[in-house]
Amino acid sequence: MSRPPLAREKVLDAFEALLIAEGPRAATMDATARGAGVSKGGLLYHFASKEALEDGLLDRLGILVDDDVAAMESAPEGAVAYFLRSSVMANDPLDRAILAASRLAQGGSASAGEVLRSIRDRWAHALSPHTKNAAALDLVMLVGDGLYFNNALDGGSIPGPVPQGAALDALIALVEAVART
Amino acid sequence: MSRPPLAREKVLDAFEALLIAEGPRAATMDATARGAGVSKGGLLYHFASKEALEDGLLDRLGILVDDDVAAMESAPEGAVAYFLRSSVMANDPLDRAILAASRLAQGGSASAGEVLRSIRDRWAHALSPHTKNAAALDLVMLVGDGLYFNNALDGGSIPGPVPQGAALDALIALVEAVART
DNA sequence: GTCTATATACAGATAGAC
DNA sequence: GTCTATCTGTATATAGAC
Repeated sequence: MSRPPLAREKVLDAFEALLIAEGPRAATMDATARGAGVSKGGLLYHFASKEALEDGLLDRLGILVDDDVAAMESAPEGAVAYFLRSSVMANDPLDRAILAASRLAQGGSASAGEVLRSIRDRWAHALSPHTKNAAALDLVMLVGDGLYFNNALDGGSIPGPVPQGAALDALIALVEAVART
Repeated sequence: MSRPPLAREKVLDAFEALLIAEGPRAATMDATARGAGVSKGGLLYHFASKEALEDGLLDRLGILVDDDVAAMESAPEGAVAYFLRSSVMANDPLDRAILAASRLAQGGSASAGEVLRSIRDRWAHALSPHTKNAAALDLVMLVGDGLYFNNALDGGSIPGPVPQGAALDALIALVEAVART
């Protein structure tokens, strides 16, 4: 329950930023230590191995998802619209954590892949009562996946082919027309 | 125009298989040489660097996409249905090439990301006349992205959350109902 | 708790024999 | 055209001083 040491969080922030900005290959322990302003030895005090560092990031992601699912179920605009809108990169802590985890997953981490899969299941479970049928749920989930996928390819930096503004509104309206309960 | 040496193709096949099955980290030149049944020196005769090896894979992908776009435009079932159906992993050469390129992209290769982006553009351009409007095109493209994204996470091995069989038919019908011209 | 210094392993790439 | 042997850089991880 006691909040984790400040240095620990700074290390995770740096690791996350490196994964997002430069990919899994550049997110070494050395670079992470540099980015966090600690030495390699200092980092290894908090995270004894690369795996422990990755687990730390994934644990933090899990907590953020708890909040997101709760927010989705009580969103005034409806769960489907909330889900799709939050699937486009807003660069908030949750988006960054998911993006970083995606990089880990495609960089080779098996546990990152499992965590992402389980997050998808939790979203699907929460959206299920708000969609007409299985095909409608599939549609909503796949559009959400597509939005995240494109963000992940971009690295969240360059404006990609992801619809924004009015185009995003139109897309959401289209999906809701067929899918929503 | 002369077909490339057999050993060259065998090396690309092995590299592709490694990327798909074990991810970019495991797809080293050493492992690729082993998988292709040649020595490291033999591999380096055909591909002088890791970058050349990756370019070889991406070039082969480009050729497969040429054929796919042509097939999409003349598909009897219509371009939208063809596109969505071919977005679920069939483990054919094109699917494997795209999956391998996705692994490269998320592993850190900038050129793989560019190639994938340009492939997406070509598909969107071909689908444009077959969709009602911009939002409908976005919808179709994003569902396709979502299907590929889930395949990429799975590694194409374990049966993932991607709809198949009757569920896929229902999804396609749903998308066509809103999106098709 | 945080540091420096170092051990170990393996990646990509070169040189040159066959 | 394919091989073995080797160089160089760099990543993870350990040991131990402060």
